[in-house]
Amino acid sequence: MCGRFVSTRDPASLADEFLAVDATGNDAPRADYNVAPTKSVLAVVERHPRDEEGTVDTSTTERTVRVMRWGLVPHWAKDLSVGARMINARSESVLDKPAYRDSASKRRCLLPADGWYEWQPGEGRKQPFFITPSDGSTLAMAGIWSVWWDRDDEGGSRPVVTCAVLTTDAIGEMATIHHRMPLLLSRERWADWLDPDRTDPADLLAPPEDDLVAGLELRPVTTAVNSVKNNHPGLTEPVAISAAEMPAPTLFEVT
DNA sequence: CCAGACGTTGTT
DNA sequence: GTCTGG
DNA sequence: CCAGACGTTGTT
DNA sequence: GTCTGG
Repeated sequence: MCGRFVSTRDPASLADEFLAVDATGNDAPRADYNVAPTKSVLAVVERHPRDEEGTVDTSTTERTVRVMRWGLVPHWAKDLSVGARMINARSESVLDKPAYRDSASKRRCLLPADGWYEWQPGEGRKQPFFITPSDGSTLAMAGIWSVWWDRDDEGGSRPVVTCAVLTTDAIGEMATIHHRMPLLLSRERWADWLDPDRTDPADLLAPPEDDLVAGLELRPVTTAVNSVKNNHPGLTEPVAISAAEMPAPTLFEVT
């Protein structure tokens, strides 16, 4: 699954890499080695542009890097707090769930990441791992987003854009520490995933390619990452663990 | 009809 | 908002 | 995901 | 045990 990740690329670099325009303004989050639910994250979206009257130009699209709050809050929610529980969406059911399906068909995004954290359950204490591409490239996690209107007492309202990370069955080496993982999208799949005209994205939800997963490095890290108060590059550095704590291939084989 | 949920993960 | 359960 | 709280009244 | 907050 994905309940914690790392994002250190700045918006301009991401805009460059994802062929997008940096639309983060002044509220872009800083490099973050411990991104947790409810925090601000950077996302890539693609939409048909609208003019000042709100008329949509369907002949073209604009791809932008934006700031979102992690934890999807559907437009009908009474308050922001529901987002804390809507941090992941199962790719197998996202098109059917009332809280997610509109977003899945009309509001998909990419959530760039340096890598993500996974806690391997076991005897005693859980061992955290950091999973990151061996070649240092940027991961793109499949995401969905929504707008929630934060109303004040004077009748005004302010939009809050929120998002969730899609999950899928763990495959390859990932299955040795956990049975779920983020839906990672190879570069070849970015354009289709973001295409606002693909409103029936069933075939966009295919699992990650084996070679994409094979290119990931899985590294045990300090339990300091457990606390969101800790946030520094050391959280992603390898630590020595005992043989008993090494990822065991049989641990999470599918039943 | 109204009330209440709307989600995932892991663990037993 | 929309669906499910009672 | 993990960590940390989990409560109200009244008084300053 | 269960919920909220980050």
